[in-house]
Amino acid sequence: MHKYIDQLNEAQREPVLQKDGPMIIIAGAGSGKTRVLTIRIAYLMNQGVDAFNILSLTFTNKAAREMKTRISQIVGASEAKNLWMGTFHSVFARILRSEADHLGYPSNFTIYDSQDSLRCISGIIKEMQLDRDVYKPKQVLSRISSYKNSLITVKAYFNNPELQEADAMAKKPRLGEIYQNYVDKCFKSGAMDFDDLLLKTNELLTRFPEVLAKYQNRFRYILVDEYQDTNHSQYLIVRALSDKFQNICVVGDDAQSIYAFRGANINNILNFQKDYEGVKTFRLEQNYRSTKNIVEAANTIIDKNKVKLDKIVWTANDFGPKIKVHRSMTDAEEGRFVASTIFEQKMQNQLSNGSFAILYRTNAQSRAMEDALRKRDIPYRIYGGLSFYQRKEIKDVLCYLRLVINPKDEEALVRVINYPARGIGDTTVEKLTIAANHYKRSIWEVMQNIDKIDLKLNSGTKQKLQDFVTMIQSFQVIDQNQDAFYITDHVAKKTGLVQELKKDATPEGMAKIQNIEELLNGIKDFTEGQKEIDGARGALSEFMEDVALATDLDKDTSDEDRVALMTIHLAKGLEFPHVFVVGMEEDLFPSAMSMSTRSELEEERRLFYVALTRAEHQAYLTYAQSRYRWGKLTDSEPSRFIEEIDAQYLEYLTPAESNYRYKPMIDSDIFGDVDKSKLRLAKPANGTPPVKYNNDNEPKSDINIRKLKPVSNTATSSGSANLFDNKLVAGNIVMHERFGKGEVLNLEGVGADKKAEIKFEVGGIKKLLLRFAKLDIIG
DNA sequence: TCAAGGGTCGTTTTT
DNA sequence: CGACCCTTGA
Repeated sequence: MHKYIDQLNEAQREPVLQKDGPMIIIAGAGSGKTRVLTIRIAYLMNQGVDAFNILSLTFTNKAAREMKTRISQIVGASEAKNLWMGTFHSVFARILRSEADHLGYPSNFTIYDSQDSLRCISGIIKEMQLDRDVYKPKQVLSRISSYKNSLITVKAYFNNPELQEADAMAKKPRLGEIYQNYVDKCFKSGAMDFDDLLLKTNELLTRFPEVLAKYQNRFRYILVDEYQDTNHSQYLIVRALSDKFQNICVVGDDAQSIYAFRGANINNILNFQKDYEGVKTFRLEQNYRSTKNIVEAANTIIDKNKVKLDKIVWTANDFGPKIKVHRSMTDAEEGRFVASTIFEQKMQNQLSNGSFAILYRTNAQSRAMEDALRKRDIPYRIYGGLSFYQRKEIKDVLCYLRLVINPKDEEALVRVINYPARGIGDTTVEKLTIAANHYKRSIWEVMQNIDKIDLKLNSGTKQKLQDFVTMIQSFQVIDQNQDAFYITDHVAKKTGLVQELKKDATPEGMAKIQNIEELLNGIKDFTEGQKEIDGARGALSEFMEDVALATDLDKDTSDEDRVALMTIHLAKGLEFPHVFVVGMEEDLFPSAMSMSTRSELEEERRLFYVALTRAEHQAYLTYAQSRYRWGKLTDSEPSRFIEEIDAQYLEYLTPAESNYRYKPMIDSDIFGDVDKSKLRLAKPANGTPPVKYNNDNEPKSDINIRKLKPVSNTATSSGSANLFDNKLVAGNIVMHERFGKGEVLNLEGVGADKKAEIKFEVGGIKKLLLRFAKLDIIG
């Protein structure tokens, strides 16, 4: 054990050795926080804490698995296997299954993915005969989702006139009813959506004190990674569980908070010190991942944000090459540049495909990259987007399997009841739905009693329904005795799914069959793996539990050497020697949807920070002057983020003068031969955001603005001179905690924005925000 | 009941 | 451009 602890630097060692009590680790990008977490858990166990009493919440299943593997290597697999490790969603889904009866749910409840939720809501809107243009399913869903994440249940909603009024103002007075119907329908279907997994956990812990006590006693030590990305619901769960022992260790980096759009609350990390008594704060500031150029460039970016914790990331690594900036005419050309650069680099430096990543803001951008890589025969893999499990042909199989486990699952049922076509059309399904609503039962239950209810169905249709029921029931019988692979294979054949696909001889059709084969292979692997664990027989239900919460990132692809393509969001936590951040254009990155408030823009900037800090050695920023959007060629200009980086860190591969942001005032030829350059106007000054249309009249939350108040750092600045007044003048000699002695050259800005330019004896000239810098005036 | 064709609208980002 | 919905005609 000591061998591992000795490998850590001092800043890393301290939090590892801090066994008890509440603590927060503020960990800069690439500072080795996973290592710290891993060794801390191993150390806890080494100190006699039972693995069974440790709960570790990570952001992805993959991260959990990797950590568990590493811990196994230190303490041994048999010790490590009892650790509770996983995402919030997967850990609490597991707990909810075993406690489901408290909430009136079956333990085999289905987990709806967002697609299921959306279809369900669409269905409800249709049933209620509401105007789809007013009640846009997507908007409605996101509204409901944010209610759930704030723990606003249907009941709470109807007790809150303000919310109802807000929705009424937004011309959606019946939103509450939709919410009600949605929740009812999920319950009848024995289904929970993603948000429910957290909401119901809260319900469980609040309504049943004995359950809370049980898990409080079990989870004596709780660790939460990526704490900056927790939402209110998750926050409350952590608080409740840690309340008894207060052995709570959260790790995070406010600079990498990029999930506000789905309810993450950056205040959870900013306010952690207030939530517990005697919080110990640790900082990991040394970056081991990237070159100086990258680390320092990233620092200049994040400096532009107002909301942040006191932290200076630095590195002892080499300077490395500068960040390369490239402009191209179109998105296709951008793709060609990226592909050929990868090609050349690979040749020149004998690099693997896996040392390259292409990161983008939106999934739609992957296409141009794919085309270019394919032309160059460079193997790649796209992460995210439509995940494997969401592809139509896969989802169809999975929906049959879902029905085997939980036939009340209505989304699965309506999806496959007539696919492949078996003569049960919309009209019939509609009749069934009406009956189901009427009897407050699921469609499945209506179908089982089809003879007792008069649905005005002709006998042929009735028979077809009966056949369908019999088929699913026969699957259920098989499922009793066989493993997941057997039943899936059987289902794929007996339902006619494979046959249906074989009709389609196009390449796409062939690919679909291959995908189903891949699914079967995956299931085969799974069942074999499960059978090695005692007590598991590789049953379908075991497999399905994993599938609902599995993401693309979770797939093990270590044996493949491919260039990685993914969104920046997905790249968080990963690292690559060479990183291309493509589509560095205004309205794309930062996104046009995120420029209306300061906090939105700051989140985009943090996203850029995340993108850049993925790179170990070389980063490229590329942009195109025009690109296809919605099938139309659209002009674009370079992202403001490029020029936010201090120029000393950049190398322009394309002539710099072409980077001027001039835009034709009128983009047409109506001026004939007139020299257009005379008609060009400079872009308005930076910082004038375009008007954002808010056509649904939803109150654009002011809350965002309030979040922006700078957080003071009284806890860490004690002993430093108070530099908010004007004590500091140019010429002062100061002492900095890390950079040592230096001379103040210049001061700029006022109040909280006041900065000093300081020439340090070691490390050169730096600009520091006085609000954060820990300085003592010594002369 | 079903397939083909036209029209609409959208894109952030994900567990 | 492409996903998705609705209409239409068989």
